Amino acid sequence: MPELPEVDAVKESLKKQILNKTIRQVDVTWPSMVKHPEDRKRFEQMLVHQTIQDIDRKGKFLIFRLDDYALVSHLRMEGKYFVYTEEEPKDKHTHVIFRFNDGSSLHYNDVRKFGTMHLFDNGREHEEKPLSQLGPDPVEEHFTGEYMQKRLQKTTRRIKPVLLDQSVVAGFGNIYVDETLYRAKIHPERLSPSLSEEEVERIVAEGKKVIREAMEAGGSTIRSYARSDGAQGEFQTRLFVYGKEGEPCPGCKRPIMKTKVGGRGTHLCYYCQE
DNA sequence: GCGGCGACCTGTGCGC
DNA sequence: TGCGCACAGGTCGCCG
Repeated sequence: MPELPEVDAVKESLKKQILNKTIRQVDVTWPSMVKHPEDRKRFEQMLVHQTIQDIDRKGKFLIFRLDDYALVSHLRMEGKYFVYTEEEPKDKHTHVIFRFNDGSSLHYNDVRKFGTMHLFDNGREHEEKPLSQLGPDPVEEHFTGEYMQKRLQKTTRRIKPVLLDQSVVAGFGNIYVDETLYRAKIHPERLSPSLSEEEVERIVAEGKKVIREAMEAGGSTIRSYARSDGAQGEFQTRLFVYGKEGEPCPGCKRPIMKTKVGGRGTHLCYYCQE
């Protein structure tokens, strides 16, 4: 999936395409992706006659702001949105279709069916799971060295799983955590309490930079991720370690290694990251 | 509270 | 060419 920068690119692209459109009909063909309300018929009915007023993002979640409701969408690993101006046959991996009054439509496509949708009354979305659980965005001012120090003091976990924990900071996924720790020269298995103030500052600063640069580049495009306008992110050309197993480390020229940390594939340079 | 694992799904790429 | 297997960007829930 799309991590924060990819979701942001999707948000911007969708805003250009579907803002102010009014929903005529919704078809859910994979009911278990709708988590709230539990009844998919009710979900479909609630959305009829609603106009897309705005589209927001919090962490990796997209929030479609409608007249009366907020639709919270998570793309998980491979979710994609496609906008069609005319009637378009349903792809075998399309699971939700939003048809608009003007004949255009928005298709949610997800090969692995991991994506989720929640529909809440306007204003309730931040009080309910999943949004209520999220920590600050890495690009928010609230994400500071001081904040991270506090969070890291409370735990004995290793730094990588902590950065992946969306209740600590919302938006890092496997790719950008590996990139951040490489740039900050920190080993992903370092225990949180062992990190010095200066090291935590470095992680926060590099993390913000990685995410900002990736947002400016429109995200990284790995295998299946696509923006709804078909454009592709450029950031993958600037990855230092993710997917670079065996290639020389840009710093010391020794090979980038791949290992597992907390069950997740992890790329690093054993010499440059301590 | 923590790590580890399976579950949720399908597709791809590899070795044989 | 075909088969079986490991693995994939995320998250949740269960277990010890």
